[in-house]
Amino acid sequence: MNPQQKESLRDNLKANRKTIRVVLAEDQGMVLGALAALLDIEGDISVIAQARNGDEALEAVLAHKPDVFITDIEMPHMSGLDVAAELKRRKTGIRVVIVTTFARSGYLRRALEAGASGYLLKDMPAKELADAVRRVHQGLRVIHPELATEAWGEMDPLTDRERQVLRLAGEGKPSGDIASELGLSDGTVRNYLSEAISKLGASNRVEAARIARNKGWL
Amino acid sequence: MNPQQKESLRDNLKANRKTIRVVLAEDQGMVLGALAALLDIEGDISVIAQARNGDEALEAVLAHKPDVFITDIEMPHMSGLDVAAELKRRKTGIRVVIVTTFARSGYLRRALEAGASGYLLKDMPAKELADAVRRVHQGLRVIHPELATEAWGEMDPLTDRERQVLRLAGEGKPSGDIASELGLSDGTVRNYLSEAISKLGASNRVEAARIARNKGWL
DNA sequence: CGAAATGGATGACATTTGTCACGCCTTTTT
DNA sequence: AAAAAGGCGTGACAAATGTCATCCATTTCG
Repeated sequence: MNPQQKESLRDNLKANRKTIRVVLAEDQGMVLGALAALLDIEGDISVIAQARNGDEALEAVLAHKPDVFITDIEMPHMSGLDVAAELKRRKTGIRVVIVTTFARSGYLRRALEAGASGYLLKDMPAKELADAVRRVHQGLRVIHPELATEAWGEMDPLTDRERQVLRLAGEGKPSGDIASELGLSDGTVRNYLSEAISKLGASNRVEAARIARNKGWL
Repeated sequence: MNPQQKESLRDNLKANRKTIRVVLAEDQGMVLGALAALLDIEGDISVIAQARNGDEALEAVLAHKPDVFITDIEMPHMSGLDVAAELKRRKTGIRVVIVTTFARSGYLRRALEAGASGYLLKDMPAKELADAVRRVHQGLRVIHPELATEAWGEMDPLTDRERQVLRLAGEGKPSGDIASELGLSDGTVRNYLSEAISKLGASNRVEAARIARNKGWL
């Protein structure tokens, strides 16, 4: 039995309940504070640290060793997925719950690959968050129902090059610029775009970029 | 003295404080619930109804006549700005606070035109929300500092047609499709796009759409 | 090793875009 | 009423884009 479990046990003796220690990361200050308030209402959950970007989050998690780490995906500098991956690499055993706006199968796949135990959408009723945290803390896995089905749906058909090129094209850069930015020739860029367009069933670069973005393939 | 003021007065006698009655609208269930939790912690603020889209919100506001109506902008069917405009049209006198992710001057301008008393970004520390609500309730105006400066900065240079055309072009539709969708000729569509591109200082339709979106001109 | 896949480049060609200079009606303004 | 401005269309042309077939090096793999 490890120290953490022992600690849980002690708390159980006192209050017949373990307090779940949580670190929370989310870049929008107001949402961060609000979620913390929401969780702190629950008697058995305690938010012991908050972070507004990936770096802070990683630091806080390593410093506090919480039971559960809840994080948004899109944050400055290091995404929540990156932090999750890093925690997996370090074998910290800390459970990770992703909470995000985006129902993109690509994100879910990456989250699971990074060892996340939960993937929830901000669409979900607020009440269910605490339950999800409890379930994850017990070692269960919680995936937002809407995604659980489709989940492993389709795989990203794009190659690295196609992804890079499509990303830039989606920002309105003309082929020539993209070419020099990536050290390729103009024709090659157009070839990759053509490939991507047909793979995605789009009819031009912009539509292709939109589709890819929506699937989380960027 | 109206009944509402009388009620406030009674509360004042009890707790030396008036309770500010709030209706909250936000499409992401989790954020909605979390914000409600955050506000309910404050002794002098009470969330009396929640809504997840513009229609529900309007209905709830008209039914409950709260002191302050807090709303996100981007919601299904009717945006927060639309609801604010409707409340102004009906001269309800209910104070409106916009809370959004987007620091777009166009949104701010539209919000003020719709009679909003507050425009806050979700970036803001959560603690300040309650204060903002109190200040707005007292009749003050609260604009997120970052925006207050730039605020009336630039005006939307686009005509209605240019806006429509640009919106569709930004989704990747080719000129021909846009033309038939709007009942225009192909050449005319390209003319509008050309105009928009030069007005916005862009170098193609995609970039133009990006710029317009960022300014909130869509 | 030889064969096949991979990443990149060319060249050619049809389409789509972006730009301009006009022309034609309605509204507005004066 | 004449003039100016707005909304829409045409035609023409250069530039950018999308598609293909083909070619050349590396890797990778049976």
